[in-house]
Amino acid sequence: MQKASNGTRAGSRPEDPTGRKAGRTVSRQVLADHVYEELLASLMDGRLEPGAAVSIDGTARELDVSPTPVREALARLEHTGMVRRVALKGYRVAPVFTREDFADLMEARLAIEPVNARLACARLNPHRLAELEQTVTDLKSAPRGPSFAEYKDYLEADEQFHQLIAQQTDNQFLVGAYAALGGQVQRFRLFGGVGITDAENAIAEHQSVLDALSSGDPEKAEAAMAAHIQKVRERAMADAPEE
Amino acid sequence: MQKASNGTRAGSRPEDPTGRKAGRTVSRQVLADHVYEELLASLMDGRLEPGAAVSIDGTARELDVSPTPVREALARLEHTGMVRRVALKGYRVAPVFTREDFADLMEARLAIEPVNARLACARLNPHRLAELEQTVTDLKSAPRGPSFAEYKDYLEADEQFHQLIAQQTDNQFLVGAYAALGGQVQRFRLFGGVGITDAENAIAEHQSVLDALSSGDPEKAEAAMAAHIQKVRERAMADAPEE
DNA sequence: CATGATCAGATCCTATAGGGACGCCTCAGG
DNA sequence: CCTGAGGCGTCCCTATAGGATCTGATCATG
Repeated sequence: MQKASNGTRAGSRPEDPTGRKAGRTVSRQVLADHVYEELLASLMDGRLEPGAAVSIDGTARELDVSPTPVREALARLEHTGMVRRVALKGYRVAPVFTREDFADLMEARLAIEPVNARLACARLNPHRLAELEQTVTDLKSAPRGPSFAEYKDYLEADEQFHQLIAQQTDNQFLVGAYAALGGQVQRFRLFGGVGITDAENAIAEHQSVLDALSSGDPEKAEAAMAAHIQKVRERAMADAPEE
Repeated sequence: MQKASNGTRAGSRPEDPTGRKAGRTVSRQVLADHVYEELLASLMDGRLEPGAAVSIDGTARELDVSPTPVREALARLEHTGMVRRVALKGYRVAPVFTREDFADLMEARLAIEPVNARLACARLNPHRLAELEQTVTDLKSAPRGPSFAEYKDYLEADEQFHQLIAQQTDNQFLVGAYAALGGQVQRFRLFGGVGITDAENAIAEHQSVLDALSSGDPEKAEAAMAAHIQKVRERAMADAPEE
């Protein structure tokens, strides 16, 4: 127990910049922020599997903090839908998607993301275009192997592309709406049973969306994004018929 | 200080059903739930004004609980965008919308709500239709006076209508996406400077949406909702030109 | 008068204590 | 062998203590 050894640990955060990289005037973090990021990373890269219990006390011991910041971090996470809480029983990682859940998720993406693409197109500039091109380049060059660890970069580039488009709408509400979906999409990619069975097509679709955006025609961008998401849905539905 | 008088209060929750109405097997609540609802109600009905500080300790004293559940409730609320947190400085009620924020909000609503209407229409049934009709009836019969208190019911019926349509999509993600916007819409109705200057038109538009839904034509429902939101935007923009 | 240091109170943040509920394991009895 | 009661540990939940930090006022100085 390291905790017992150093008596009062309260507020002893002067030497704890939480390892933020390249911190330019890092807005000071509190422990709950650190715990939140740690849990989120565990959820997004598969270390925490659906259905697993997330014990408050256990997480606190693991991260060597007290339960109070862990409670705060979990309260924030609950709102993302990635963990669920049952009063007096604790938190669990949200269960795996059913086929219906996935259909719902795609329905929601179809409502939001094409609009994002249209607005992002209208507000595009060279710098932003370069950012988007980078993610597509990353997607193409990411290694794709059979195990999860081997296509982690691929999934991250995929997510990054969609997230960037949301940010480029300059609309905080659309960013928020996409963020709520993006985490779920990523989790489904990991646990939904569908691998990257058809990465070539997916890459081609991303390229099409990028081309449509750079063409400057918002309608084309909207249509390209809608087509992409529909294709994603079709591929996933075909991969995991389940019945 | 009531707290000092009853010694340990921990776990003394057997006699605290938190007053949930018509509790059918009320899933047990914890204090954080109660605090959350209390704060949310204060935000939604205007008792907490934009920019006001929400002190953790102060709220705890006011509600006669310890700061721990208050921290948890505020962590959840932060994710709704209605309060903002600055590390080591505390929480504040999110500031009043600017004209640009409002435009963004309407842009986001235009992406989501027409789709909600289309899907709700496809999944409509007599019971659901009756629910919708009730909210329109409430809207028509709600008193509308000059002061806030006098059109509180009007605003609630308005919000209820849109929320019901979101729920009737049977899509948890769209419900969540709308919920994130609905709170902001309601807050803008209270503090955005626009009153109910043109309630007759707004009521007529709700009726149009309802008619389109009951016609059974999803495309008509989608169009009616889009038209309604655009009109709302136009009215608000005209009311508060600001420049 | 303007400006900057100093101090006190309020507030945030984290750790810790302790009560109640639940699950598991053990063990005695049928 | 099977079953049920009791003990024990774990976990959730809330309260409280106390260090760290911020804010606003006071006061001294240029």
